[in-house]
Amino acid sequence: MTTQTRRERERAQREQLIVTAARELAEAEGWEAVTTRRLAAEIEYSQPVLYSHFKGKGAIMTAVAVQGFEELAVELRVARAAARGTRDALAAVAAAYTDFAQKRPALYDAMFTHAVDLTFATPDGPAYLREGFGELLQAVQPLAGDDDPGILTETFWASLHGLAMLERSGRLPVEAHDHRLDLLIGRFAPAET
Amino acid sequence: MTTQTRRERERAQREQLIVTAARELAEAEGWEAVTTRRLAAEIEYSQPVLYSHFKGKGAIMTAVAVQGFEELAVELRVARAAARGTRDALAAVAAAYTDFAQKRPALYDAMFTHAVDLTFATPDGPAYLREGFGELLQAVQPLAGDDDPGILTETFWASLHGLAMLERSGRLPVEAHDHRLDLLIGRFAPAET
DNA sequence: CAGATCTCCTAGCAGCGCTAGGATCTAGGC
DNA sequence: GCCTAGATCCTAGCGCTGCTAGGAGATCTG
Repeated sequence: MTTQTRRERERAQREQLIVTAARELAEAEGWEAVTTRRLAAEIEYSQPVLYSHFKGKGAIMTAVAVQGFEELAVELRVARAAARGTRDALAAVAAAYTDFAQKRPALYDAMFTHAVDLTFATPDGPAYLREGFGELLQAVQPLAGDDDPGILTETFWASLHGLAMLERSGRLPVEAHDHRLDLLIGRFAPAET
Repeated sequence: MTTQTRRERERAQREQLIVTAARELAEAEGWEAVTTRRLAAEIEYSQPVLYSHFKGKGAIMTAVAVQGFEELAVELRVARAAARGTRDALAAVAAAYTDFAQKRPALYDAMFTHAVDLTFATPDGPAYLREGFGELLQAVQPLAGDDDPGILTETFWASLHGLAMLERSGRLPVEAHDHRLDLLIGRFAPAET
């Protein structure tokens, strides 16, 4: 029995090793550099070992994305907790979100442009998916007025996502990022609240 | 001389044929189905012919994207021209933009997620790139108040882009799209202007 | 110690973007 | 009208991709 638990433990460790290697490789050289051969070399095993842990390359990216969702939720929570007023909270959460996207572009890509097999926007979805959205929701809710807080949060989220994507791809110059964020916050939290 | 002009004309036609085939194939089956072999078969030539017209597959996608920018600019212009008030104009332009993204997802992808070798946000950029942004700018400008109209337009554009992307990938349910757009318009054009 | 099981690697498949080299067809000079 | 020069286009192939079949080897069980 002990030998089996040891094997399971070792298997779990190796699985984590794969995810970590994939993430680091992606963040260092982009997802296009993450090939199954390269990844196998990195963990010092042969290619087929990857497929004994994951269904395919996409599943590995999904596993990385899940890590990202957990970390993003934490960062949003920290940012919101440190804020004082209502407008401050929204600004803090927004800044934390776009910072995350800018500083971990590969991770953000795995979460929001690849890995579509994750279910979003469902009340019974995985916790790590709901937590991050919940932080946004709590920041937006006080500013909703008569509007549906959920839909408004989705809209705000989309704005942040759009900013992150367009700035990341060079379609919008990053220099004006703070300025754009400021204007966005101004539209969602107009008064000095 | 006539034979040479005939050749040039035929060459230009074939180049257009390639772009059209790539676009139709992408819109029918997605960009992952657009391979150089498949494309060559579609235009009934061999693979290397593609490379006598374009530097590579990326250049073909860029050519498709350029077509997209021209068409998007037209649709935004039409939408804005048909609108009456200030708020109406913003709503019309926003709806036209997201409609474009939803109805031509492959084209939109070529424009805004692939084909990064196009220069954005430069005053001396190609006309087709500036026109679409110009339409947005003219719709946003009257609502800028003390804020920088250019930056505000960029922010609004990012919001539309984010909505389009998240709804397209299934991360936000499409059903509430109109609702989200309504809330977004409400934040950028608050009063009944 | 023998046999069953489980782990892992070598080798290979089909497809990808892209390119070198030669065949074929056309155009112009005598 | 032929014959050479040049443009046009295709066949074949390179190195890469994600993924998988099959067997070798180590490990655990009786």
